[in-house]
Amino acid sequence: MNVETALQRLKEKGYKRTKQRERILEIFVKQDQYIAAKEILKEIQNDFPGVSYDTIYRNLYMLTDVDILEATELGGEKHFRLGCDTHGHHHHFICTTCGKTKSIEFCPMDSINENLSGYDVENHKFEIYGKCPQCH
Amino acid sequence: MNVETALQRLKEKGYKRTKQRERILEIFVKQDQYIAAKEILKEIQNDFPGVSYDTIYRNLYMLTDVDILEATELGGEKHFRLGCDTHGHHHHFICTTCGKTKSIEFCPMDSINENLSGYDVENHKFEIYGKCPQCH
DNA sequence: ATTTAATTCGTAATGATTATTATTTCGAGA
DNA sequence: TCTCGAAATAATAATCATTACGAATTAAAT
Repeated sequence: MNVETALQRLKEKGYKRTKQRERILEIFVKQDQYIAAKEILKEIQNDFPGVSYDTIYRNLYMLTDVDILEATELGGEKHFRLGCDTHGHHHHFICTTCGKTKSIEFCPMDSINENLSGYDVENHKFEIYGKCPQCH
Repeated sequence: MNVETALQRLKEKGYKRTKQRERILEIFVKQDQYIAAKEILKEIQNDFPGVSYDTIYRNLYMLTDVDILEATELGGEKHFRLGCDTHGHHHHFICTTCGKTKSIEFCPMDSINENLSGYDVENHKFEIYGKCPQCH
């Protein structure tokens, strides 16, 4: 996923192209890892000193809505990263030091053999936490 | 796990027996589901109008530390429930409406076959979210 | 009963997120 | 190109969960 493709998808959905959105997308394309909202804010303030959290959150949620980003919760903060529609559904190893991730292709829902009749499964979370080779 | 057993374990670890702690434990023993901090506060204020969040959180974290409770994050809020040391390690289906859980004996770490050499695995989370039969 | 450290209370601070309103900007159509 | 309305943003302020802190209280050991 590159910036232009993402902006194209936004356009199809009726969203406008703004400098701030471009910049947000650039950040995610450049860094392939989970990033907290405040990191995004800090980064963008280099170019747009006045950006507010409102802009950040509104865009992060919107981008998650249209499946350009995906979100998870790390240490009480929402983190976002580029959705990987290239790999399809998968999970992550998440480094608890630097936040970098490694894709886990294995999905427990494929192997699980548990009786869940009567239960309406909407979602699931499988994440492995630890230290990546660099932080180890 | 009943209240007395829990208080016994606390005593062994050097923690004092207080009315507030008893009351917190009672709540968890009575309701076998994930509960948010503010629910605990509300419940306890019936008996102790003056309890502060400080007391709630300090105790919830302490009880999680000594493995009497276990924690998860639901909708941006930390939720707690009695730990289930009877069954050993397992996971949960969590109802996103009422917080009730169903044990999942299957653990993905037993089936996973992914190359994680160089990575130091410390922990993992596997949870299934949805509606339980009652809330469905 | 005395002592002491643990615990609680009352309240204030923090930090992430959400909401509000006025202003600006994008981009479709004249 | 110009104009206009909708969408997006800036600049706050408000909210909500969580954490912090000093003073007062209390459990329990001696």
